[in-house]
Amino acid sequence: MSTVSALAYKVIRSLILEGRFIPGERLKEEELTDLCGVSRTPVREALRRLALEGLVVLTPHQGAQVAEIGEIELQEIYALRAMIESHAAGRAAKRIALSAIARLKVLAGQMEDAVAQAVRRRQTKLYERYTTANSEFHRIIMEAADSPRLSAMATLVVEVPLILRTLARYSESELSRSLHHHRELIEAFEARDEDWASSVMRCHIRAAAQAVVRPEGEAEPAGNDQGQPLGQVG
Amino acid sequence: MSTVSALAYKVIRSLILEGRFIPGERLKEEELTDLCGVSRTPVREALRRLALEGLVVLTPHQGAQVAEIGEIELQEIYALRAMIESHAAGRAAKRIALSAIARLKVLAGQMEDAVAQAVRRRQTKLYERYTTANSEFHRIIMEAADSPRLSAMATLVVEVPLILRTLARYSESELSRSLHHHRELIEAFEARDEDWASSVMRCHIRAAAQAVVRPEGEAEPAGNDQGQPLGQVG
DNA sequence: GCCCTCGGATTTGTATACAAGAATATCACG
DNA sequence: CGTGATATTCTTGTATACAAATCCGAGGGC
Repeated sequence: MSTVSALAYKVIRSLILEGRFIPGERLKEEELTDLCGVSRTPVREALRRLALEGLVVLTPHQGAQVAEIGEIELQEIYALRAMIESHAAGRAAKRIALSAIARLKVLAGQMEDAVAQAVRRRQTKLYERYTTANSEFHRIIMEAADSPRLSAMATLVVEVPLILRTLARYSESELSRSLHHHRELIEAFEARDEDWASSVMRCHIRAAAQAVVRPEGEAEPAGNDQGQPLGQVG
Repeated sequence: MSTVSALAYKVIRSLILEGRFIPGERLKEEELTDLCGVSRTPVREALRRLALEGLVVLTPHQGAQVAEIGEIELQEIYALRAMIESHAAGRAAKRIALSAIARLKVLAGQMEDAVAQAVRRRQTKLYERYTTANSEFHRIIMEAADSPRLSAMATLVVEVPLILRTLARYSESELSRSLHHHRELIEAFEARDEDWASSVMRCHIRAAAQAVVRPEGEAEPAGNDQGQPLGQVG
């Protein structure tokens, strides 16, 4: 879209996802007007859309505020995400192009490299490379599912947790498992086995949920590996 | 909401669902302005919301038109509905109140009566009583699932097919099966068996999909029963 | 006769002005 | 000094005016 409304939407959405506005914070239209450089009308449209997507809640005559998400709500969201993405993986298994599978392999490799480096150097700066590749990985699968409505639902549950800015703390073993999930998923795609693909994706998301929901300081079951903080997970 | 935007939303939505606007028909803002008795601003907000819900599609600088739904798209929608409602049924099994179960029994009975009457009198006017009870049946389950996001997704896939105004043609045996599904669902709830409930609901929706997707004149497998036309099914 | 181009009309997108409701501060009273 | 009613101020909701883009038809060229 080349409309100003779309711009306002992107700007406000970015501000929220980047943490410039914290959950519960009130969003005054005039304030956003300044930040976006547009008038109130497109700002209002953007807010309405963000509300439909669950990033903000808006109450009549009281304006908008960034959505707040509780622990149990987060659980619920991850359950929905497991449902949606596993469904997508199933559809993708029957539809995904070979070129897309090739791309998935590249991305899986990149994530493996990123983890290997981080582990070797004992650094926790895994974020960027991993999450970028991971996001594209999931996006490709969702696109291969070729269902606009499913995609719409996915954004509903993928983006909302991001406003929490909770870095999932993956243990080394959990990271390893995640990487194996990626490879297994690719195998399932190559086998065109939708049930297999769907099942792997479900595991993948449920496992991610564990790493996210687990509170900051809570220790992993055993081992001396410190958690690897990651942005978008799964 | 007591705002005028909400009014415009309801009015336009009703007009579409009642078939006053046919799929593909263009919706001019000024025209809707007259029909709703409000100015363009709330009309535009309503259209944006309806677009997010999938009832209308809007292209920049070209306005809105009622969504068109193809055969394969309808299949896709029913697949999503099966996913969502079965998930809801599973959650509901663990949460639904006994009073709600009691209400489900009443509704199941009403639907059975409606079908019995229609069959006895050989009349096809089953619509009202059945669909009303059926809608409430499904709504109760969705509410029992207690997940606002899931509910939002449900409206996304439940309402859109309605703009087609395709009456599902249920054969007598299919109707009977549907009624049995209702009873089985209730049993699953009483047993608090989420997997059972989820599975039954999935069957229920998939069966409904068959009755809807099947073209107008296509005959049922066997038997001399003429199709029972129903509005909202499943 | 057909197609392309240009101009008017129509329609959507955006800004702004005005109205209505909610939050807050002030002042009077207990 | 605390409490409550009231008034002010601020914010949102709605209407309208203006700008920009698209659509449609007339006219001319090929």
